[in-house]
Amino acid sequence: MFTFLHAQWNVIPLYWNIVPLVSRYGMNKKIHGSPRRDESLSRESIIEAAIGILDQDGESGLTFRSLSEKLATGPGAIYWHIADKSDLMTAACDAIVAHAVAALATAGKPKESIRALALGIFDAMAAHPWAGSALIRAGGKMPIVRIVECLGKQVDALGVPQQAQWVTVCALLNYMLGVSAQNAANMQLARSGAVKRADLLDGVADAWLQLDPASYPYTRNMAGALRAHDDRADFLAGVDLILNGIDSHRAD
Amino acid sequence: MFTFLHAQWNVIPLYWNIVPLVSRYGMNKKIHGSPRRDESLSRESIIEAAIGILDQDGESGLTFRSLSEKLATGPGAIYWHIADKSDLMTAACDAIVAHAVAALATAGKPKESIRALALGIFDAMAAHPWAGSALIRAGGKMPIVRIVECLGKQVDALGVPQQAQWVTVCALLNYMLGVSAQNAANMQLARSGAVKRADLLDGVADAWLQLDPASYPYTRNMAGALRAHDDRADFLAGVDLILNGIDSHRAD
DNA sequence: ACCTGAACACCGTTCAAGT
DNA sequence: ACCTGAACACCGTTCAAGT
Repeated sequence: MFTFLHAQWNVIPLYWNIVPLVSRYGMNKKIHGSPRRDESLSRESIIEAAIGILDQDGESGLTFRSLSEKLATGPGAIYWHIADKSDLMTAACDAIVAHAVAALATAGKPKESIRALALGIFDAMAAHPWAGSALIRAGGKMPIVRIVECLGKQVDALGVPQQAQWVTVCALLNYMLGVSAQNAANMQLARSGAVKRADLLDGVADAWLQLDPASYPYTRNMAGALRAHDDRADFLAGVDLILNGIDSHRAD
Repeated sequence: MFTFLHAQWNVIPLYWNIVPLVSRYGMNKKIHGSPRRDESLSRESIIEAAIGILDQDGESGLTFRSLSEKLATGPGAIYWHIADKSDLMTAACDAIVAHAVAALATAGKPKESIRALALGIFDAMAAHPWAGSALIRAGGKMPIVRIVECLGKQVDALGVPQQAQWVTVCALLNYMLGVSAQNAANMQLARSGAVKRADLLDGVADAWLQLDPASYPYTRNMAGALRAHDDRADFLAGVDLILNGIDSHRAD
């Protein structure tokens, strides 16, 4: 019964598919006057457009209205291809992660491969900060799966025993997610405050220096390092710290 | 000039402070009939009420309208004490972090202290998932400072050389933030889907098992561990991995 | 099937007006 | 100073109606 009703959609109202495209613009309108798209919507084209908006205007710039405007359609049309905003963000994030993982060299020593993956993800999230916050909300969906698969392979090649692989992969993954999400949050803070990232960092360092010396000696002591640090180098140093930990754990 | 105008507020319209409180309810209303608060608003009472809503209804339950209703006032009144929603979330998060840090033992070996801090934060974020996502958006504000100070002290006591302390503290902090934020995201997913966390995990594990065996062998292999794992134990194992890495780094 | 766009049920934030 | 609540400028999402 349901199948029958469903099939009707494929059989009966096909007429609009035969009518020439030009008629969709109306007889009284200029053919190229209105900004209608002439290719039909697809999940891929929607995600591509979403990434364009996210890169240009940040996370707050992407709304179903701005997206539908860019696609020359109505907000409701998007829902035929995308479940909701969370689905949209995860799919956009996955495109970034898939691209980063695909660019990785296939050969190489396990440790070098893990370092390369970590840097690849770091650079991708630095170039698309919105993807960092999307990644941490992606649950166990595709973007996470791609990273887990790559980490799992290298951790196995590293000789980590089967029962310890899960914990090892999780440690690396969680560290990478933490850095990505925090960088994303900082980028968004800098964007909304209309200041450069360096100025934002200077502001935080200044605030740290004004803390009570008796209560926060160590934080005050690290304010200089905060101001001068290199995100990318520090990120890699953290990865190495975990990799060293894996070595010494195996040596037990 | 500005000072003079400003001072007027303290001098001239004091009359309403002398009028008995009861008159604020109006002569024709029952004194206890309307749900008005009889204590004036304060930043602390607002944050306390916000935490109550966040714990009960989650992050999506906290709006300036629901908060002002709980405080028996209007939405605009809150803005006299709180800058904006980001300020509110950071302040609520800081109350949770401050409480967790205060509960820590003051003595003990550095490694044990780091483990205790990490577990304290983990447990606090598990009890208040909204605080995990707030923490990662807190920039270098108070909740982060509290954790950095505690980590810095213990890393120093551990004998990590001055120039390596920043990187070491960052690695531990980023790992903790990553776990907290991801747990928070999972909790929110479970809440919005109206399913228990265990069912959510089962669903992800099932999805992993249905991946293409040729493309995702390692992820499929870890689906069992995902289903059976213990969040808290795995979190601590990750902390130990980093602590081991610090040891072997010092040994170089 | 796929698209349209108005409508619904919300948000965070502001601000003239009160006390 | 501090509070009130209507108003502003948005959101994500739904859905009857079109083709």
